[in-house]
Amino acid sequence: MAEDVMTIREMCDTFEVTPRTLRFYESKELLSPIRQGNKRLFTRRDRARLKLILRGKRFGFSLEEIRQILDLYDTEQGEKAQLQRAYAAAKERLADMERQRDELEETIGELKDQLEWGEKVLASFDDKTAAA
Amino acid sequence: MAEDVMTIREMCDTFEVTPRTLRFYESKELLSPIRQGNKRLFTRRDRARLKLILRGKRFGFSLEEIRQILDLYDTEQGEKAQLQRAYAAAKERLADMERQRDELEETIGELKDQLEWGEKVLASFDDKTAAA
DNA sequence: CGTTACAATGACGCTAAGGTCAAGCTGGCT
DNA sequence: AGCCAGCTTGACCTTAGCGTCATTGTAACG
Repeated sequence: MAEDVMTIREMCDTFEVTPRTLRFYESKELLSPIRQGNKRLFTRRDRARLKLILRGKRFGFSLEEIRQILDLYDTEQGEKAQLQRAYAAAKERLADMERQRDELEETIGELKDQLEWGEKVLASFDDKTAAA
Repeated sequence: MAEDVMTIREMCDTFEVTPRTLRFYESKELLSPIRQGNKRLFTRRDRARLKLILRGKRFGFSLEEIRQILDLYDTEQGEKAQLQRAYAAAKERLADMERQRDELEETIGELKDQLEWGEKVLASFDDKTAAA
């Protein structure tokens, strides 16, 4: 992985995705590897973005929503209007995440209760088995 | 909404989904409304399940994964083996959620930092505008 | 220089989760 | 009886997000 860039194979092994996925993300402009001949070379920027993409996916965001977040991380010195849009969009995603975190916390609690109940019922099955 | 059941319209208005969605969930056995003639009537059980379904979706779970959780909430006195499977599946979903919560917490932090940076840059634009 | 080995492109396929008609009941109103 | 609103089923359509070839390129190795 000389020169701080990675081949598509190295990327795939590192992030456990397929080449198809990386090419697909590139086609959607989520990644923009440089080319050496016709081969793709992924930079640290691509790696950082991919990490965020995969995270976002786990949170249930669509690739389009994820792009909105990436745009904020990205907008190096640009138009003010563009940064404003990115800022607003990312702020909404943040609100989504905070809501999601709260709901998640609640749901985890409820599910834990339910699992406890399940444990008890399973234990009672053991009793019956032992008694028989 | 007499007798504690709701028509498909009432459900749609309450949960902001379309009839198609409710029928689709029924076809996937996530819901099981009773029938009066050929009309569907949704009980409190259906409502509770739908609430969990919509939550699960927001967390990025597939309908299939959600069914695994519902199965635990559901398995009223059944086969031991069935409950065990539901228990194991639900426990995995719980682990997913806890991982997700941790990642979410981290990501929220990072995004907040990034937003702060965005605010500063936007403020600097204002300075330039004021200076001009 | 031929073969092996990975890369790229293009095209088509597929699944999940619904959307969108079309056609036909049904239960009131009037 | 006639009509309309709302429900139902069935069939096909759509979008996102990749999977899976088939073909072609190219770089390195023996």
